[in-house]
Amino acid sequence: MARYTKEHKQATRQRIIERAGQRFKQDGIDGSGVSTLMSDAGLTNGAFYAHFESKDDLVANVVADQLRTQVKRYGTLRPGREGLEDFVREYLSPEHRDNPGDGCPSAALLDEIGRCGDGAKGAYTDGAKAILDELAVRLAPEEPQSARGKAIGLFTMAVGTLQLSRALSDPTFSDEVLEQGLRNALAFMA
Amino acid sequence: MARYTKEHKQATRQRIIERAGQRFKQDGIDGSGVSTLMSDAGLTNGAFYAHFESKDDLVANVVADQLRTQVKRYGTLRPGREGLEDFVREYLSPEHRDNPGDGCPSAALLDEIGRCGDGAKGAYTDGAKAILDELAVRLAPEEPQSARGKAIGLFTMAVGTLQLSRALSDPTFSDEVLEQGLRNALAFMA
DNA sequence: TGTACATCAGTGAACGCGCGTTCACTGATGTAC
DNA sequence: TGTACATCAGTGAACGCGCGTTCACTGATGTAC
Repeated sequence: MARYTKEHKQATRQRIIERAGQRFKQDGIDGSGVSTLMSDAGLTNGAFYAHFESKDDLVANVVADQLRTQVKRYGTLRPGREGLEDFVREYLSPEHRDNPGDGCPSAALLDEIGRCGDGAKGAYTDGAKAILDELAVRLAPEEPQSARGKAIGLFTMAVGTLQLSRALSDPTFSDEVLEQGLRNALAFMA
Repeated sequence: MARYTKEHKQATRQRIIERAGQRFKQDGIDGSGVSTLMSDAGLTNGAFYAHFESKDDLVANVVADQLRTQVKRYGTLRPGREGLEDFVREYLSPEHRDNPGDGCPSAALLDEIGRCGDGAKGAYTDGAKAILDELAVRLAPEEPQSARGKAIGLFTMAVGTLQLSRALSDPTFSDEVLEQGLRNALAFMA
């Protein structure tokens, strides 16, 4: 046995993945260099390839981790539709809009993921399935199958609304989009 | 008067802007280099700075041009709500999903625009206002003011649906999202 | 009509820089004896 | 108990490459005389 325990390297890897998630959501995937990502994790660039095969490999792992985190978040909410309403209110808030690094990976990265390779898209696909299942169960616990369409509508509207609010340079307009988007989402859920 | 007419340089500039729009929507803004953009327009890299101050300057012009084109498209539709329905069907189609270069700039670039500078975001803001106005008039010609919220909902849901369908590596799942998204959008309009 | 000159859109090589990736090395530790 | 050795996470300099940007130059044209 050498200096480090098995857990140590795993923990470092996980730290890289989590910090990279924040950085990607803030500056984009293309906009975040490996050296920056490593120094975010308190390391130097050279150590990167002891943890990942390539940047693409990291991206796939980050996407999987980010969506897993999103799904876990649902577990901490009030049960059923009320919890979902709480979540939507938080989601379509100025705080979320103004802090993409700590926010939803779909809102921050969805179109960039669409241009990624199979690794990242595969990871996103699995995560999206889990999220939509969770939404469907909460929208209609008795028949989640038929609520799937509604889950897709709620998800896409929420993601689109947050993205739009972030792209607007006029704060009043951005706030209006967020407020109207929230009204739309709550009405759509009902 | 020199070799070239005034129109010649303007036409070249416009060609650069339009080709760059396609390229950006396909490969992302960060993913498209100035040399590539210029050779797309049939020119060499050096000529770029005779037309634009910087890449940021080009980006702002491309965003403005792309949204202007989107607004013009509405003018070619059947009048009123029917035209809008035609548009939504075309928008949420596999053809649009599979050809981002010729498609909606919001679906391809919205989260990247959110990370751009004031120039691009300002151009996007103006364009988004015009699009939402157009949508609101078509949704409720008699009182577009109150239809603004619905316009925001329809727009964000359509953009989010197309983005989601592009990020999924599973074709069946992607088709399902598109079909359900279309049903959602048509129901939301009603 | 013919020639010298001014114009200017476009060329293509070069700038410094940061990218993703590689690699020889370090140094703290556990193990062997 | 003390010392030589093996392990391996992490270091930091270097690789070739493409980025955004600059600049001296070209060459086709219209103008002046």
